[in-house]
Amino acid sequence: MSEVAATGISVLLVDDHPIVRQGYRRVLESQGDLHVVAEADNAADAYGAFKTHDPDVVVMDISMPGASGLEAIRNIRARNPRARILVFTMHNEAVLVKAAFSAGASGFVTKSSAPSAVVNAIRSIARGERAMSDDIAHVLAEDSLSPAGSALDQLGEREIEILQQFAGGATTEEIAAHLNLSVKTVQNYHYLIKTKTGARTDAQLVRLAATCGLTRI
Amino acid sequence: MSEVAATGISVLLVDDHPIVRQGYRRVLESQGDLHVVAEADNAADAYGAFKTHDPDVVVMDISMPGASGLEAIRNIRARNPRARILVFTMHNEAVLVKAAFSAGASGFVTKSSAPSAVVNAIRSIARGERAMSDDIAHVLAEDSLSPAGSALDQLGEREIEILQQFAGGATTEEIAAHLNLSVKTVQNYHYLIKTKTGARTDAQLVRLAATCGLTRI
DNA sequence: TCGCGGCTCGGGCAAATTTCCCAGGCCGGA
DNA sequence: TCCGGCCTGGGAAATTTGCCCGAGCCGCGA
Repeated sequence: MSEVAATGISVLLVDDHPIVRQGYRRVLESQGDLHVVAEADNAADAYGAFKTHDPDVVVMDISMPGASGLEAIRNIRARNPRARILVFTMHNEAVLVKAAFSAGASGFVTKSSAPSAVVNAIRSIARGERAMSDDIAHVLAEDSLSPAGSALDQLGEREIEILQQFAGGATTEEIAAHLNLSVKTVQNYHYLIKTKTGARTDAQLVRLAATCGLTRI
Repeated sequence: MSEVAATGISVLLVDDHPIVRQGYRRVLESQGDLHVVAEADNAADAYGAFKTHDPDVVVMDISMPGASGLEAIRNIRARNPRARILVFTMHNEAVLVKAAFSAGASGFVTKSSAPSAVVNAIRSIARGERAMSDDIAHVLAEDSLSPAGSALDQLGEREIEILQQFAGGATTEEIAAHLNLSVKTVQNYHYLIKTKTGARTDAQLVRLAATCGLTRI
């Protein structure tokens, strides 16, 4: 803590778009107390960079090609349970937010937030607090009030993850490779997700994922 | 042109994420010759800002909530056919690229490109040239070489019809019943459509149909 | 007029996937 | 401790896919 106060907050930036990273870096560093010590454009590199740099805060977009961002969060937290991770993404679906927090994230800010929201969130979670942007708070609030819940609420973390990749166009083999699962397990999840959500067709599954904000079309 | 050379290149930035815009602005303005004269976070505002500021180049993410980015391109070009628009997005599908150019875009750069690629593209299209990032060039090259291409324009009427129903969530049996076909024929069409479009997954098929306006989600 | 090519429609058959059902391990709560 | 949930995968039958095939229809150019 005292170290943080003395030297500012070191940040690891994870996003798959170089220019976006470049922009974040400039925005954060113009604050004075925030220092981007490393960048990564995928989950594996993010884990590697975390090990080498041990940053105070990881700012991560969880919608990356290849391995899942949630998986990256779990990996980082497994190595260091005190790691602070701020999810910073365009998605604002309650299930995703819940999944991120239960995977070990300390904060969740959408990209439609004002720049100051991100900066404040970084400072908050560096102090060990939890942080989220206003729109996320509203989404969670709405979600907790609705008794029925979205069709996706009955899905577990893993199921959400697999649905997201599937709806994004990944094949069963690709998903298995990304998540280090057997093809058989992914097939079983595929089936389970369909029965749980009531989708009778892959196309219906994609539409569901899209309307719930799990994937962009 | 001489005006441009004297005062640099004025840019209108269109993206629905404030922080992303903020980042772009800093990246572009650090170049010296690029000046962001206005920003917009949706298609309607983009059109308004274009009318007021008449920028040399519009840098636009076409995946925005609400009105379509393609529609915005058409509107701007309808007002001023000499408008230069650079599409700057995370998508890299051939159909989208073609659609953007035929809507009147002058360039197409993905967010996974290096920052210099965006800057160079802006300068190129300000000179009246066409520009695209390397990955987009590859996507288009692949697309033009594949015997069937990957867009929907080579699908027959029946194929379009079946794709539409399929993407809408109908099962094979339902489609067969609707169109008075045997299940086998629908299956064959399904397969044919996949090979013609290059989709390796039903999910990719749905996304394709959606981006081409064949179905709404 | 004839042939050519494209679209439509479906059969066939091996290979792959989906659909269920089941089980063990793990973990958190009663 | 036991129960229930999630995660992980095996097994086997049912279904679909991948790819090849032929037939009928229609327009178009020689």
